[in-house]
Amino acid sequence: MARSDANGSRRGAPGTRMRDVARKAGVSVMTVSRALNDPERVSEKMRRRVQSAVEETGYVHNRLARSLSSQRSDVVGLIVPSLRNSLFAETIQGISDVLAEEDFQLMIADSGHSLADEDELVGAFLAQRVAGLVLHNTSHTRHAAEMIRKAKIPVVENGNLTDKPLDSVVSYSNFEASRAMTTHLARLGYKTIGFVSLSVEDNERASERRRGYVAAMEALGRSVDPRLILEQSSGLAAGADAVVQLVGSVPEVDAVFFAGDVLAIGAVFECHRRGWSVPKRIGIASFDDVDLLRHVDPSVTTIRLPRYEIGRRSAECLLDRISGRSDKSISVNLGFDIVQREST
Amino acid sequence: MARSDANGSRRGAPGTRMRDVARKAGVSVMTVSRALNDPERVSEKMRRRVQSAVEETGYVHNRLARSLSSQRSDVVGLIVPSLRNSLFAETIQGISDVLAEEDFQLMIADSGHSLADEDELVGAFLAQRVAGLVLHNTSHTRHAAEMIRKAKIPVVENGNLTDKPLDSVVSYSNFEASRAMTTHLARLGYKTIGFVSLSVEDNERASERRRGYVAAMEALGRSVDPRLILEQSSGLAAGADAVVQLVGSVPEVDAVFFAGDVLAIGAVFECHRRGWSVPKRIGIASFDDVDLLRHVDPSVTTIRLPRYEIGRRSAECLLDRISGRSDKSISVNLGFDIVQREST
DNA sequence: TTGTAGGCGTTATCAC
DNA sequence: GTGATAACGCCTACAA
Repeated sequence: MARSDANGSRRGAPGTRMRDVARKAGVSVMTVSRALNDPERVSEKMRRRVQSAVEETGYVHNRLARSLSSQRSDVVGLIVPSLRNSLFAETIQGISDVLAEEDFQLMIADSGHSLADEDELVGAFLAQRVAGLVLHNTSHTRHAAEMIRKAKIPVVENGNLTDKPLDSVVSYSNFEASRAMTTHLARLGYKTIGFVSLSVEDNERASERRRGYVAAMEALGRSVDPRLILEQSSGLAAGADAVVQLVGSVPEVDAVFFAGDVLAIGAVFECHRRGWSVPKRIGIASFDDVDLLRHVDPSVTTIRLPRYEIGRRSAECLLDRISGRSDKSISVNLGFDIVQREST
Repeated sequence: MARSDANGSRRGAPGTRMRDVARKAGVSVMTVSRALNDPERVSEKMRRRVQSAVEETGYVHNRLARSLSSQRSDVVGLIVPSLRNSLFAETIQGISDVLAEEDFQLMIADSGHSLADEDELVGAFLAQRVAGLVLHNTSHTRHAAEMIRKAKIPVVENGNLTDKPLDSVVSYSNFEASRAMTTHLARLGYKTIGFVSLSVEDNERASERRRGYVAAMEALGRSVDPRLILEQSSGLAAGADAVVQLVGSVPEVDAVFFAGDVLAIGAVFECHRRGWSVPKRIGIASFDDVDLLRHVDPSVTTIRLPRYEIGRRSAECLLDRISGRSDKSISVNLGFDIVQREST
């Protein structure tokens, strides 16, 4: 079926357009557009007339056409390493909450911890003409960085307080947090401290945490035994493996700092199964304050990160740039806390 | 600065357009468009010429303009009750994985368990001209349902195998799963079984689970003591509260079925703290197989749901409809498993 | 296989 | 305060 008006239109889908609303209200399309986007600039009478025409026709504003014409977009893109990992969930919620307040939409994709995939996703988001980007990872391909630079859209990185940001950063220092925890463990009297993280390849968060551990050990005048440093995949089972492996290869190990995921919880469970007393035989510390760490027995010493706040501030920062309320890139350090519990 | 070609254009933003690529390659815009969208329909020579022109200019395809012009969209919208809840994470990952394979984008928003907010989000997504919708909730406002119907886009609901879907459903039956677990507990010899869920208001999942429990109890010829049925908020602490409250009000209670969130884990921890042996003093069962339930002591009996698969199938179903590979709404029951462990 | 013409639905701009 | 007109960047349809 063709349109009712006299143009030999081509495709099927009808769909009410502004034109239809305008006709029904007996005004021009521009008046409808204004009544919708900037009600203040239209007379009381018009506003009401347009409003009821909109309701009668069931008109739904076409943001695609709007974006194309106005050359601005109300969509923000977010790329996380994984959607499964609930650690990101808090941050995503923070971002989503702020965007919702300003009527922006959120497009999400996961890079599967792959730089190449992130590169591709950046391209896809730019093709969607997102108004800005939030990236969790702080390592990127040269090409991705270049695309973003050319696109001239604001970007916030939030996985690590990197010192060479693409644009703005809202995060905490993985290096400092890790160093602080290692020092904390030493102060508690632990002599031989193991360190377990996720793979450090292409992952600035993990590598910074390891650097922090090493820096603390060196500052304490302790040798850094390579057998004490492990890289593991994520998950409870991996944490269990790690603690067993460490105790096997370095029997005098008396504490392990798990700087990733829920590894520490897996380790606590495994120690319990094997009858290794925590913290007497071995102290266990974690990174990131998942609710659970407070509830297991023994409760686990960890680092509390302002995940939700990082999301909020990232989004706020982005919207400030998008809306022109600010025009300089910033670096926000939201810090962390050491939470001492029963496991150390 | 105005454009280089002779039209008194208005806005600032430069940005390479197809026209620029076409000029550089010495071909028409349509050839560029075809080379990009359907490389097969263009000669080898052209393809390469266009390809290098694209690279030289750093051109990024404008999907907004593409969608507007072609009247199709490659964005799918997803609305979940909450982004924080890691239960949805698996499903989101499944959806994302499938969409990525077909070069679709995912727009996500959370309704905060509010029907009114969901209604608003549906409108916002329709305004973005999403090609399809995935809704976790199976209750909607009349208005939202009406908007979706008018938009004529495919929808998949996946939080419950509802019998009155808007369009397609890919899920499991909360009613059957809950009934099965309750029956399972009775078969194990438990006499007085308590039931705890999240608020059932506007939440078909929770209310169906409660219906399943009641149906099982009645089928077993047992009276349903209202003091045995609780509604709780989510979180570990809420589970702890619930078990204490149940034992307080009905001392003979010998099992509790927690049909929501991580409530059961909170209860297990609380029992441990109070010295109530699980499963001897009280049996505890959960809904949804979070990794953790297998690792706590005692490990917790639960229902395993195909969360990831639900995501995948939801997205596949949607894409089939969007691409025209299928044109009828379907109902897919992905089932569940009872996982018997130490806590019962 | 390639090109030309016109429109997708909206907003910026300028005239009234 | 309101309206006419010309883009926004691309694709469908049809012609060559």
